[in-house]
Amino acid sequence: MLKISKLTDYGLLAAVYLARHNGEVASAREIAEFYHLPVPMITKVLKTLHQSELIDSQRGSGGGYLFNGDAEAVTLGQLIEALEGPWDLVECETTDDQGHATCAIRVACPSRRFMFGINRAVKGAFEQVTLGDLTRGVMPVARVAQAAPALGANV
Amino acid sequence: MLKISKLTDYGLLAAVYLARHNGEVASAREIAEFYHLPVPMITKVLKTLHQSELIDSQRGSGGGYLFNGDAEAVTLGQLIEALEGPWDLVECETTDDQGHATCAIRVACPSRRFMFGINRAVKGAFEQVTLGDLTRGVMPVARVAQAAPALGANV
DNA sequence: GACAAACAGTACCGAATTGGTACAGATTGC
DNA sequence: GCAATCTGTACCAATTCGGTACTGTTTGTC
Repeated sequence: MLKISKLTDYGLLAAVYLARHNGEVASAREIAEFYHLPVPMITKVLKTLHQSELIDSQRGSGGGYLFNGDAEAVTLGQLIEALEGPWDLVECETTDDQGHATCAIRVACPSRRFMFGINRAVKGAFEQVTLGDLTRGVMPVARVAQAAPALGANV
Repeated sequence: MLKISKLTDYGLLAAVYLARHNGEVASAREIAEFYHLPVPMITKVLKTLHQSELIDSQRGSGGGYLFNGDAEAVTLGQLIEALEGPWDLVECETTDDQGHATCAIRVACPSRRFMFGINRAVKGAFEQVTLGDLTRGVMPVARVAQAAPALGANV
């Protein structure tokens, strides 16, 4: 199915919450209650975001998570990559541990070069949106529009 | 996971094959053998494409499927919609049988208006690519670049 | 008219993924 | 010492995915 998982969705919401409270410590429980979502789910994505060094954490009583950087320097692409793991629209471009392509339909590759372009266009669009944009709740139309040409060069 | 299913992938390949042999009848077996894919899989996607009236079929001996239209008039968006069914990057915008939103995190909606924009940008990109483009194996960079602004207006 | 080739429809199955829960630590403030 | 909170791991039910099987129905050919 062509959609982001709920976990990723929750992660984006959590990131937005922290970015809106920039520099303030917020517990997983606080964020979960704000969105009416199960606490274990939120803790899971917060841990993931922290492991990717996108947010900071403070352990112990009174601790929690916080975003303490420049929201304009974090892209939607980074967030999704952290939450979803490495991904590609089609298997063709994914590689295994040894860096070899995992694609099973090699013979078809000439028939589907176009998918590489689509893949990069979508990723590029995600790279043009910052956490700051998400926090403001709007999509920067102009910037997304400018995304594709730069990517096209790589096709 | 953020990727198109293999079935959809196969469907695109089959559509490309038929478009390249415009007007000629090709059996499911022929296409499956060309791509080295299981015949039942290919028949499944061909049936789907036919039900969506994107390709024609001829039953009986010597029959098969054929594409007999203008490849430039069929978009990647149409193909994916036919193969994948109605889809949205996030649940927020999907609706059930009665047309009601199925989103469970309504309280968060103000926090995620941006996703609507992303959703439409991706769909819009798919709409700007035609089956003809796929057949030629390249992505039309310029046209995809122009996709986003038109969509932004709807956000 | 029999037969074979090919589409049409449906049902099924194992494996992977998803969404969610549970629990035993480790760390810190009071 | 205790409570609050993060950390890590394991587990489970439900769904989806990828693939197979089987029973029609249609049509061309001999």
